[in-house]
Amino acid sequence: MTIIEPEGTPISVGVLMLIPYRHMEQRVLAAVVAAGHPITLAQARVFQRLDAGGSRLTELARAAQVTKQAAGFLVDELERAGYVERVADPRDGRARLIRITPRGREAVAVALVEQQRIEAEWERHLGARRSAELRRSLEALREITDPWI
Amino acid sequence: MTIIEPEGTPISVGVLMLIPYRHMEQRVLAAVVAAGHPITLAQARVFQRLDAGGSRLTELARAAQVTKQAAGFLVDELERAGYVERVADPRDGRARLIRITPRGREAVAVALVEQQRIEAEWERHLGARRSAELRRSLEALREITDPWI
DNA sequence: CCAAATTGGTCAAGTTCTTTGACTAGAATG
DNA sequence: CATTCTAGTCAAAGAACTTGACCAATTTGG
Repeated sequence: MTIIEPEGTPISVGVLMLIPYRHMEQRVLAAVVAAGHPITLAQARVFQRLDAGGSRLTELARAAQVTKQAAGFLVDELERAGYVERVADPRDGRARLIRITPRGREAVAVALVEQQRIEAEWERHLGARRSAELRRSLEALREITDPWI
Repeated sequence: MTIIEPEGTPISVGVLMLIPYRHMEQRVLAAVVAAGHPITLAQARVFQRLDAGGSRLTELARAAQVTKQAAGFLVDELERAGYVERVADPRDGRARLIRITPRGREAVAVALVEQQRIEAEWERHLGARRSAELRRSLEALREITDPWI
């Protein structure tokens, strides 16, 4: 939400971030689907927030900014399709860790290739110096905007 | 979609953009709602893409990356709530321009204040030089990622 | 140590959002 | 003009997401 600008007000930095994000999201998802992994956008948005060592549902829900019920629903679907599995969390009897399966990692590999292709395009457009600076600035911004950290 | 990183791969620039965007989106929406404008996130996402001079539904749908039916549904709701109106497009008998009403502009004003507050926080965190550079880089990226332009 | 409060997760039901498909009316093309 | 394209709507179904109630395991504090 950044709403329309009254004549002359520049477009918000927020929307300026959303535009490339959406572009990447769509292309990466299209590549994954084309590679034979018919996942949906909503599933992908949860999936992309999974930690390599396994994530708890509550964590995941907070990171993806949805309720735990919504996250649970999407994880159920991903589990049924074989992309993730739930294993008991040894540290907490209530919790279960959601982990990426080998099939899930295949999808990740495809996503990563497309993602790197896009980042390379961006780097060509911005130049190496500005690209690196962009990443650093975004990482710095994450410190004050990521509820997950 | 950027998917989890296999050990050591840095988090994607895409997700790094999404994190601050979501933060801003939520705070701005919360401010607008608190000011007595009970709009939803989906409505806001369409609303924020409205052009000050009026937008066509098809344009809006493309900018917000949803079908024109979805955009139409949300515009219907915003219209019923008095935030936008549809007027005939003098240039095209098929089209109608979606315009922000005075009530809509009240909501915009509230949003703008909160948005500027957040951007000021970001600028404090990054410093003036890096903030300006961040905006410039994102604007440059828009050139190759915005389907709207 | 145990009662109370908190946290992780599920079940159920309903709402909101979004899509696919089919269609009408006006505009552009040739 | 006839054809093709574009703007938008209607209808129906499906996907995504929420609120509310609940259970079991963990943590807290007396």
